[in-house]
Amino acid sequence: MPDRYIAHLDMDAFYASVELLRYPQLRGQPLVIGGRRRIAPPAGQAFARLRDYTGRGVITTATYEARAYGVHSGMGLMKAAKLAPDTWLLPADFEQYRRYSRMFKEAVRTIAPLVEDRGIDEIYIDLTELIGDDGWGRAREVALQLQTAVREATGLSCSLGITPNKLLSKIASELDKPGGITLIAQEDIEERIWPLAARKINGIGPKANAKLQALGINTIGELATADAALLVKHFGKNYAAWLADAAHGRDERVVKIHSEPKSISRETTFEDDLHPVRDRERLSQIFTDLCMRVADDLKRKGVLGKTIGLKLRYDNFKTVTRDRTIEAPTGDAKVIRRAAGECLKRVPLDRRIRLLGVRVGALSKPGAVVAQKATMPPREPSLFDDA
DNA sequence: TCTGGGGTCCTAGGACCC
DNA sequence: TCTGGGGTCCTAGGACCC
Repeated sequence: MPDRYIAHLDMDAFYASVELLRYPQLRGQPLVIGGRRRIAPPAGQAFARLRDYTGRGVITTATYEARAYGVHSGMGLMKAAKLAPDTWLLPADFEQYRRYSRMFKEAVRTIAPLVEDRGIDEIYIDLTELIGDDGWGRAREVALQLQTAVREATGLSCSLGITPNKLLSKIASELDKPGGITLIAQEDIEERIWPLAARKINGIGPKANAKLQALGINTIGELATADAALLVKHFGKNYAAWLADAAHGRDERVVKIHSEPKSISRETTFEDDLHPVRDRERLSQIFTDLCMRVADDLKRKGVLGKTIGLKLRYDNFKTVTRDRTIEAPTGDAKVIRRAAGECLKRVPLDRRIRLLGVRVGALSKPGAVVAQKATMPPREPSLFDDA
């Protein structure tokens, strides 16, 4: 593959920053976004603080001021409240975030059209054509131009990494947050990337990282120089090869401008665990509701699905799934409910339940001919057929 | 007071077909 | 009666990401 210039653009503390546009009086103070419902603030206060929260929500975004207390996204709000009780708390307003998401992506596309969506607050951009032979000086100019466009369109700041591929850019954009621009060329990898923790690689999660640490591998450089056979022994052939490639900054993935959804799901965690028998009515109501919401989503996206899945989490946090593929793709809430109901019969119901979810996969466009054997032309008998 | 909700991708075994 | 080597689809679980 010829040399490329790939950018990763990451919005800074996105949800919280959108809220600060609405509530500028909170700027400069610790703030987290999380939970489903708005918590009534105590008398004389305009906003609730973490200490006012009860429930099972987690932090979706923390401002840099809040992060200074050791709280971070994914942390339970109750736990965060112990670390930073005075931190302001606002519920997530996804509709608003999606609006701002569209706005910043539009602004980027006016400058560089080859954009890959990576969720609500980040994108990859292929800048190879735009930068051409003009080199890293030009890359920095384009990065500044993108930041300006995003700020003018939304009032929000973002960080950028530009490198020869997606893997390195994802790492790079993190290195100078918020508001940073980080450029890394192939020849800078040993100096800039190797000292970083292996966990910084997108695709090395908590489990893989713990295993690496147990092998004495902490940094990306240590991973790059690790014995290949050792990695294969502990991670399998495929993942070991990927680990080695990643550590050397090798990544050929292209920036994908279009993608089709593979599955659509809805799930909910209850305020209190529900008993499969005593709370049967409520569970059934919630179950039906989830099916209706999934059906709505399918309709909105103009797709049908053939594989219906059920997800259930017990009070001990153990999660089970069951799925069932039906004859013909459907978008009908009743059909989904029936199939999911059959899945439910295959699951043990001997503990309290914490979460219930419904998923529809194997998606297709209505009317699209699904490739299947029945539509294949009959073939000539072959010498190689069994008798 | 532990641990949300929406996704993708991979693995592995079994059924079934050629 | 025994022996293969693909391939695809289905299902369950798990790692990981935003």
